[in-house]
Amino acid sequence: MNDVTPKSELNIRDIARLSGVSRSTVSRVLNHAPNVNEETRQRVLKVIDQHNYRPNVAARSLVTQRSNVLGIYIPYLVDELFTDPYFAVLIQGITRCANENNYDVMLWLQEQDNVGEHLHSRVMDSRMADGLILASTPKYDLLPLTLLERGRTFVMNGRPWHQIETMNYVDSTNRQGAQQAVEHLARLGRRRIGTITGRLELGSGTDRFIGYRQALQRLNLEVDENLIVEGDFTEAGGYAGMRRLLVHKPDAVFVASDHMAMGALRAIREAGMRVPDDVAIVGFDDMPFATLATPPLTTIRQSVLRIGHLATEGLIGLLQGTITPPYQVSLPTQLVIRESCGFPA
Amino acid sequence: MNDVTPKSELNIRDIARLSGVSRSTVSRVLNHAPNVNEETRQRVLKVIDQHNYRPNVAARSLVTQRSNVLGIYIPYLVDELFTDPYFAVLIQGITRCANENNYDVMLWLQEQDNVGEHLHSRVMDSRMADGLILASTPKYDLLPLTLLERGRTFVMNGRPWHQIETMNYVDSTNRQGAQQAVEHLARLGRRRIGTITGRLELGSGTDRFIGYRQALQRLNLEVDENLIVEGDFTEAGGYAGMRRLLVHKPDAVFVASDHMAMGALRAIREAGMRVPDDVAIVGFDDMPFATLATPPLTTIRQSVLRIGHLATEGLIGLLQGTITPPYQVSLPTQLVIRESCGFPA
DNA sequence: TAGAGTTGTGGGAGCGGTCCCATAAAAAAC
DNA sequence: GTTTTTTATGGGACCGCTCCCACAACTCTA
Repeated sequence: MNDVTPKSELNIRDIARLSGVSRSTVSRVLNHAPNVNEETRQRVLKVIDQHNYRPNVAARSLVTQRSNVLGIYIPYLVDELFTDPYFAVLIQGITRCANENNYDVMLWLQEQDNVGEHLHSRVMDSRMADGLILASTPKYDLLPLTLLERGRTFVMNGRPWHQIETMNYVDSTNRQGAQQAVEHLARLGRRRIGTITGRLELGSGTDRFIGYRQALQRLNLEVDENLIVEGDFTEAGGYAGMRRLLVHKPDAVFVASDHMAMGALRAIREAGMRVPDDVAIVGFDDMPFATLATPPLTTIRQSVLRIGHLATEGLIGLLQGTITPPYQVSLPTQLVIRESCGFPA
Repeated sequence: MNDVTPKSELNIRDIARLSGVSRSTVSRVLNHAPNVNEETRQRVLKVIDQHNYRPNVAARSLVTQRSNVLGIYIPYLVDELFTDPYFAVLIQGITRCANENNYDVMLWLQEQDNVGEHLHSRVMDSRMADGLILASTPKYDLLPLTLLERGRTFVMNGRPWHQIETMNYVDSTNRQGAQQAVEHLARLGRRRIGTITGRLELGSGTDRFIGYRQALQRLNLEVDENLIVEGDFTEAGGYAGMRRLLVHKPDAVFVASDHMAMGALRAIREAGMRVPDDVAIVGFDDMPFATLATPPLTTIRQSVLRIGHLATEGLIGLLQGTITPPYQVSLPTQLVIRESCGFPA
C-alpha cells in the first residue's frame, strides 16, 4: 500500500551491539546515570547520533509507569461565533510550562455532539496522560468527581464546584475583581450600575456576579434586577445583553468579560450612545484586544498565561511528589484603568 | 509524599483470572476479535466493567507499533497581541476528526524562545505520535524536510515550500481567492486598489499577494508599489499597514486576512474616513467576527474547520494505507459579499 | 463412522525498554 | 600485601499487552 519503506527503527540492543557495550550501559547513557566511563559514554553517544536513535516511548513508559504527557481537558465548545482567545492563551501557558519540564501535551476538546459521555470516556480510557488540567469546568460536569474517585492526579483551572477542600485548583480572585470594578465605577459617580454576567454554571461567571452584588451592598447602592442580564461570555451575548440593558438606562455596566464587552460596545455604538459619557464600561480579563477597543477598555486584569503556568507547575509537582495536595492557588486581579469609564476627576 | 493510595491497576491477567478465562480470550474481547463465545464475552465484559479495567496503552502500542495519537505542530507563535482564531478553529477541526476516528491529539506549539531547534527535537524525539499535521509552516522552517528524510508520515496545512511533488498537503486556492477579491473591487469601479499582504514567508501570504498582482495585470490596472504594504496577519499589522496606505489614497484595499482587516478598519475610522464610501475593503478567511465588523466585512471564505478535517482525514488514510501518497487537496474559496465594499450598482 | 472443517480457547514468545543484582577490575585503606 | 570500597559493566527478569500456533470439542460431509 505504501511505497515508503518504513525505515526499521533501531532498538537499544542494536545500539549496544554497534558500540560494543551492553544494553544496560546504553540505558545508563540515555538516562544520564552515574558510573559510566567518559570514553564509553562518548562512543555510545556517537553511535546514537549517527543512527538518529530515539528510545521507544511506549517501551519506556511501560516499565517506568510514566508517560511524561499532560492532558488538557476543555469541556467548553470553542465558540464558532467569535472564538474565545482565553483558551488559546491558556493552552499556550500550559504547553510552555509543560515543555520546559520535559512534558508533552495532549488535548481533549468538547465537541458539539459528544456532550459529556463520549469525551469523558475518551479522557478516562486513555491512560496515556500522567496528569490532567481541567479548564473551566461547568457545574454540571462531573468529570472531576470521577477522576477523584479513580485516584487520578489533576488540577482544575477555576475553582471546583464539589469537594472543594480536596481538589487542586488555580483560580483568579474573581469576586474581589468584580468588586474592584464596581467600586471604581461608583467612585466615578455612577449610581445605576448594571452587569452582564458570564455563564453562571462556570465558577468565574458566578463569582464575578457575586462580587458585583456584594460591592453594591457594601456601597449601599440598590440592586436593581432590571440592571442584571445573564450573558454567556461570548461577543454575541455581550451585544444582546447590552441591548436589553440599555432600555433601563444604566449609567455604567460591569461586563463579566472583555469578549462580551466588545459586543456591548458595539450595541452602545449602534444605539447612538457614547462611552463613557452616556454609559461607562468595565470589562474583565484584560485580553490583548482590550487596548484596541474604541474606546480602550477599562478592565480587571488576570494573567491567563500565568494561570496556565501555575496550574501546570502544580500538576507536575503533584506528580513528582514535590507538592502535597491539595494544591490551591488564588491569583489576585488588578484594575486597569483606560478610557471606557472616564478618568477620575 | 502522596497520601492517595495509588489504586494498583489491574492488568489483563487479573481480568482473565477473575473471569476464569485466559489472557488471550480477554484480549479477543477487548479487540472485538471473532470466535469468542457470546456467554464468555459477556462474562469478561462484566468483570471489565466492574473493575473499570482499561488496557495499558503503553503496553499495547509497544506491540502494535501504533499509538493512535496524532500530533499538531504549530511553528507560529500564537500571537499575544490579538490572538488569532485561525489556529483555535483549526485545532478544533483536527481534534474533532481525530476523535471520530479514535485518535487522540498531541500539541506542539512554538514558543518565543525555542525558535526552531528545541521544538524540532521535541517533535522528532517523541515518537509518540503516529503521524503529524504541520500548520502553516514558514519558508525557513525545515522540519518538513527532516520528517521526510526520516520517513515519517505527515500532512501539511498550507502548501509546502520544498519537494512539493512528494509532500502531502491541504491548501486553499489562495491565488484564486485573492483574484476574486480584486476582480470584485474592480467590478465595483475601484481603480486604485491597494493591498496589505500577509506574512510572505507563509504560503498563504505569498499566494494571496501573487493572486493580487495577477488580477491587476489581467484587468490592465497599474501595479502601484505605493499601494502595496507588507503585513503580518495580525490586527496590529493591519492597522499599521492601513495607516501607511492611506497616505497614497487608495480607493480600495484587499487585506490578506480578516484579522488584519479589523485593524485596517480601525485605522480608517480613526482617520475619519468611511468604509466603503472612501475606501472599500475586502478581507480573507471569513472569520466568525467578519459579520460583526462595522461595516460587515466582504471577504473570501475558506473553511478552516474543513481544512483541519481534510488534513486529518488524509493523515489517517495515509497511516492506515487506504490513501496512497501524495495526498494533495485544494479547497476552493468563495467570495462573500457584505457591506465593506459597497454593493454592485 | 471416519475424515475434514469450524469454533472456541490457552500458552509461549516477543515488543523495547528499565532496574536490580552479580561480578570483574581498579582504587583506597590498613 | 591483603582486605575493603568504589567504579564500570553485563545479564536476567519484568512491565502489560498482542499475535501466532497448538489443540480440544463440536459440526458437517460422504
